[in-house]
Formats: sequence, C-alpha cells, structure tokens
Amino acid sequence: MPRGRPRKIDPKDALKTAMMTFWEKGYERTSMADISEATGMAKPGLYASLGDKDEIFKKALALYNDEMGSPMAEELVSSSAPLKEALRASLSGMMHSLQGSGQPMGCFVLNSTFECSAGDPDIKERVCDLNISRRDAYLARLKRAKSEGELPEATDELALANFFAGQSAAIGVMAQSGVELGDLEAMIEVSLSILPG
Amino acid sequence: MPRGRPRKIDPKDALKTAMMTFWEKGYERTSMADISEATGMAKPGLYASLGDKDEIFKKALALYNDEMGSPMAEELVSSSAPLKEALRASLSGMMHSLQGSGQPMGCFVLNSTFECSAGDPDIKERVCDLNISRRDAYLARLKRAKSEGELPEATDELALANFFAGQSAAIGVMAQSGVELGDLEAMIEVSLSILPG
DNA sequence: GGAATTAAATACCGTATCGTATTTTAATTA
DNA sequence: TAATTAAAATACGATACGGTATTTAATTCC
Repeated sequence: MPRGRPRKIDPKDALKTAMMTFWEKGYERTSMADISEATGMAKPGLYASLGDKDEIFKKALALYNDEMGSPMAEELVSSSAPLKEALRASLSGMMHSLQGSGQPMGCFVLNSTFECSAGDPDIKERVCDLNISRRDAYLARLKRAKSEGELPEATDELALANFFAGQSAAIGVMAQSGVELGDLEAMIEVSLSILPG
Repeated sequence: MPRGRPRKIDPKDALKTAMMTFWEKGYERTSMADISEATGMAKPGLYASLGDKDEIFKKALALYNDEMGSPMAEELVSSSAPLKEALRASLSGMMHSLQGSGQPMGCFVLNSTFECSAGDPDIKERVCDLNISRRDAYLARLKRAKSEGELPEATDELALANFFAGQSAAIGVMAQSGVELGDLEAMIEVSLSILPG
C-alpha cells in the first residue's frame, strides 16, 4: 500500500486520455490545459505523474503502438491466411480503423508524420520508426510468403513491403481527402492486383 | 503611379517567402513573427498587404499549387508519352520534388493534409481540394489513355486514379520516414506494374 | 514648396502557452 | 491522536502569440 493521499486518477487512464487528445488534435493544437481538462488531472499532477508535453506525447505514441499498431502488425505477420487475403485484411483493417467509432479519426502515427517532422528530433525519429516498423511487418509477412512458395524466388520483398506500407499510408491520405469507403476498397483491390494469382 | 510612400517589399515576394516558411515549418509552428522576419516586412505591413495568418496560409497554398501542383498536373495530363511513361515521370517527379535543392523538404499540400484537418474548416477544405485535384489529373490522363486504346474498355479509371494519387502520397510518407531514393524508385516500379503491357 | 497619401517602424495590448511554487487535503504509520 | 507522506488545488510567472494603435518617413499632386 502506498503511503500518502491516494491518486484520484490512474496515470494509465490519464495517459490513454492524453493519447486520444493528441490523436484527435495533433501535437501543436493540443495544450496542456486541454489534457488537464480531458483527464481531470490538474497540471501539476500531470507533470508529476506523466512528465512534460514532449514526454507525454512520446508515451502516447508508444501506447498507440501497443494498442493499435502492434496488434495489427502481429495479425498481419502471423496470419495463416493466404498472402493476398492477409494483405487485404491488413489494408482493409487500416481503412476501417480510420473511422472507428469511439476513437478519433485517422491514424495517430500518420497524422503525426508530417506535423512532427519540423519539431523535436527525438519525436520525429520515433514517428519515423513506427512507420518503418509497419513496413517491417509487411516485410516479414512477404518473406514468409516467399519461403512458403507463395511468391516467386525472384521477388523483391523490400520493394513490395515499402509498396504495401505506402499503400496503407495512401489510404489514410485519400480518406482524409474525402474519398469514399467504396472507392478506397477499389483502391485496395488495385494494389492487391500486383500479386501473382 | 501609386500615390504615397512606395513599398519596400513587393507583396508577391513576401507571399512567396511566407509560402516557403509555411511549407518548411507547417501552420502551427510558423508564427507571424517568423514570417515578418523572413520577409523583412514588419507585422503591420503584412496584415495590410497580405491579411491575417489564415489568409496568408490560404494564399500560400494557392501559390504553391500555381507554382508546383498545376504545372505537374498539366505535364501529366497533356504528356504525349505513353501512359506508363507519363505515370512514371509523374511519380518520379513527385519523388524528386520532395528533396529539391533551394526549397523545403516534402510536399506542402501533403504536409498540410493532416495538420490542417484539425484546424480551420475552410483551410481543411482547400487542402482536401488540392489533393482531389491531383487525383483528378491522374483521372484525366487515364481517361484519355482509355479513349486512345492504351487501357481496356473495362478499366475502372477512378480506382486507378485514386490508386496513383495515393501512390504519390505514399512516396511522400515513405520518404519522410527515411526510405532511400533507390527504394522509392523500386516502389514506383511496383505500382506501375499494375498497368497492362 | 506644402498638403495629401501611403507605407514603415515602434511600441503596445490582451490572451494563451508551458511549466512551477505554494498551500491545502487526504491517507498511512507510530 | 499526532506526525508523516503524497497528492490535489490554486495561484502564479515568464514567455510567445496574433493582432493593432500610434508615430515617423517617403512619395505624389497641386
């Protein structure tokens, strides 16, 4: 049992709320006052339990990856479905996650990719790393496909992995630009058509 | 001849400088003081000749489109090269424009797509429109290709147009994430491989 | 040359921001 | 119950921001 006055709000919950706020409004448009109000934690409590704005943002990125990025990557990499189905599921999952109910629109990592490129280098690097780790999930699945004979030996898996990671970003950009769900699905089918079979 | 004291700085030049500043740092990270310093125009002069921050940003978007977007779209739409070559030139041009010397990194419109989605609705709409107009340039070229027999009659041009517009965004995202030029070129070749022939 | 016109330059205002010092409150231990 | 520990609440400080009022300087028309 801890000694003094107990916390009113679990820092884990506060971090999740902060993550949602950053996800929705971005780094610059989110103020510490916004986070304080959203979490119900006064600013000194925030600083004491979660750190300053940059630290909270980094933790929010990490939490997002734990809750959203990693599970989707895991699903993709370890899926026993045929390659094409696995890729369709991945891109389709990305598409639907952009407008999931009960959560902000879009992908937090993609939203942050450009805004954070002009800011703190450490944050920029972390965002880049998350994009690359998504690419690497595609790469892992493609390598397995090749080893299991689903792809020709001559296949350039890295090129394909960059292509599909890029495709998942493309879906985010086009969705943000107002392209309808049905058109996004057609886009996905176009990109899947590069696969043999 | 105008009456009173002559302008020290041509508002056209100032707008171009402001555009470069927004392009490099984004909307939120660019302050009016930054623009004032970059242009050499004191703040009252800026407001008098170019308007407030939102107005300058909108004008910067329009100028960027005039100087960068429209010419590239025009080149794509009216190119007499075979479809595949025209698309390769377009995507390759996008890729190289991301790191052109003497200009900020990346594409101003793409950089703004996510940051501005949480801000002023008018700005958000304009950014979306620019993304869609890029898509429409691909659409126009694909329709011509179909009418000229370069594509089968059954082709879904809109799906292909969204795909290639998305591809151009994908290049921007992957480049921002640190993917090398050679790998981006391989990505482009993958995307071009969906075309017949 | 002087009145009128327009822009530059400086200084300023209200507000919002990140971050913290200080006080008050709630719990545990002795 | 008194002392201790830790958090909540409030208030505050320094700075940066968007935007403007005011004064000064440069040019044209009469």
